[in-house]
Order: sequence, then C-alpha cells, then structure tokens
Amino acid sequence: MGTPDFCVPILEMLIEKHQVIAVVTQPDKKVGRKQCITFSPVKEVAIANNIRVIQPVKIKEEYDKVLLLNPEIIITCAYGQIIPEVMINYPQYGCINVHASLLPKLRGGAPIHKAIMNGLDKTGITIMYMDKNMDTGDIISKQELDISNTDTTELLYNKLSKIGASLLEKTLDDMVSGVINRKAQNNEEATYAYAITREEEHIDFSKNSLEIYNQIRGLNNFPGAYALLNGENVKIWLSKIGDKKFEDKPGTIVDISKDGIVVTTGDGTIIITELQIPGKKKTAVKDYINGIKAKDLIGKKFI
RNA sequence: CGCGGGAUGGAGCAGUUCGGUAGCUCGUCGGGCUCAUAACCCGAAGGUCGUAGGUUCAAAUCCUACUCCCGCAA
Repeated sequence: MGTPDFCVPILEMLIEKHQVIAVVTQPDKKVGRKQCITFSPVKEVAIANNIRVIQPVKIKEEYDKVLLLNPEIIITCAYGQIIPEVMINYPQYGCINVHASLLPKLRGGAPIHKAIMNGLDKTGITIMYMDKNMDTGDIISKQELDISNTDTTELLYNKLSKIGASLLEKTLDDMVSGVINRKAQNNEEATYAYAITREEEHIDFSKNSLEIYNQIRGLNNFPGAYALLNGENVKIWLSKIGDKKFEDKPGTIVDISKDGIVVTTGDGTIIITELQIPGKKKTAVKDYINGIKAKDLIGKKFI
C-alpha cells in the first residue's frame, strides 16, 4: 500500500522478489489547472505489471476488499491514509511500514523535508510494525544515512527511496527465516514532522542565514520556499550563505551579481542563486538578471 | 467549464496600448589588447515573433480557434 514516487523502488523490488497480490493506493485525483485525472506513480507500476489495484476512498470503511485477498503480510509506505486497527493484526506476518526517518524521530508525513529544514546531519529509514497510532509501532530494522549540507529534499528523497527498498528486502528475508528483532520505540524521544503548511513555505528573512538556507533546500524541489517581492510571490529554489554583513533590515536586496541576489537576514546575508517568478519557469539568477535592470532591484525588500 | 500570468535568435527580456526596417542584456564564434583572465575593445553568425486561419497595401502587434508552459486555489 503506497502512493508517491517514493514507494516505486519498493514496489518494484517486491514484484521481483515476492508475490504481490494487490496494490492499494489513493484514488485517482483530478490534478492541476486542467483537472486531468492522474494515476498515482504506484498505480502506474502496478498496471504495467498486471497487478490488481485497489483504491479505497476511505480504507477505514473499505478494508474488507483487502482482507478478502487473505494477504500474508501488508506493507505500507507513504500510503496517505490511516490503516484501521482491524487490518493491522489480520495478516500472518502482520502489517509493516517503511518510514523515511530514524524513528522515533520525525514521525509523520513529511520526515524528509523536516530532516533538512531542521538542519539534521543524519536521517534514515525505519521499518516497523504498525499500530493504531501514527508511526509509533515497534521497530524491526533501521538504516542510517548522513545528510550532507548541500543535500536537497529531492536528492535525499531519491537516496532514501533506494535504501528503503534494499532494507525492506533484507528485513523481509529475516522475517521469513524467523529472525525478528522487535523493539518498542522510546516515546520520550519522539519528534514530529507533520505535513508542510503554507506558512512553513514562506521565508522569514529575520531568521538566521543557516535556517533560511535549510528551509530553501528542504523545500526543493517540492513545494518550494517563497517570499513576496513587489507584491509577487517569488519562489526561491537554491541559495548560498553569504559572508558579508549589511546594516539594512532583513529581507533587503543589497547586491546583485552573476553570483546571485544578496539579501540580508537576521544574522548576515543569503545569496539567492535560483528563483521563479509567477508564470515563469525556474531560472538561474544569472539568466534572470539579463532581462531586468538589476539596479532597480537594489534596496527592494522581500517580505 | 475554479482564478490568473506567459510563449519573440542558444538563455533571460523589451516591443503589442495607437499595425509600417527585429531590439536589449548575456551566451556562442572570429579578431584585438594583456604576463594573463571569467576583465576590456572590435566584428560576425543566429529569429517563418507557439500553431492554424482571418482582417489589411502592410501583422510580433488587431480578430477567431487551438497547442504548450507556469503561479494560485483544490
């Protein structure tokens, strides 16, 4: 059971190594400006492999469709709905979940984004049994991964996705051969990574440069950090931490060069190197300043 | 039919209001200067102005339809 790209390597591994009797994923959604019906990435893979797809609107009410297939194990990964308790204990080997953090740290829906936004230097994958609460079940296996200070969420996402597949492969082998190391989570150490809100996407330039830098790379390449400039909603995709100091209030553009747009922060400067104007595509600052009068931007403020 | 912005040499843009020689910044290529350079100077190539019709002596510009891209909202 899963939905986004993240689960695709996992599903592909399962198809190759095990017998997948059905894939459960979120209902097809109308997406975007044209309201086109879009299949989830997981559904695409399932269809390509001729696997039965089940798309409950509410798994809480429609679980019997899944249980009637009599699964030996249910594996979830970023499925997007809470699994009802009645399902959890049904399969012979139980219900296990692949989560993209080192539990009990970063429980919730946006563990990868938050790992970077919080400036952590390592994260990982945890495979655990599910219980009735979110991401609180007993841990079966874990694998750590260092976060480099230039990683973006996109990069980390891809790395963790692969690790998730390989760790699951190993973990399933262990479970089949009866080697299960089940360990309860220490709830006192728990931290949470709830889904990103619009407010968390907005850049507050009075924060420290490092916090802003982490926010920008943590929201790349989805959904993106933004700030208002001349009343427009400008997305900021890439940045560097500057080394100069200015007296201007945080958010002020103090210099523009091929290097980037230098903006003051709470403790120094940050240099914006890739941005996006509404209606336009992502643009390197080097290209952006070709079409504008850079002088006119000096002194303007991001809000 | 959710709201809105956009498509102009390889890149980013101006020009569209009010139809009349295809423009700017950058890149590329060639030459020069220099101990040297991503710096500076000189020169060149490169565009059926998203597509298809229409109006007109004349359309990037006005009219109609379509395609694609993007911001917001879900």
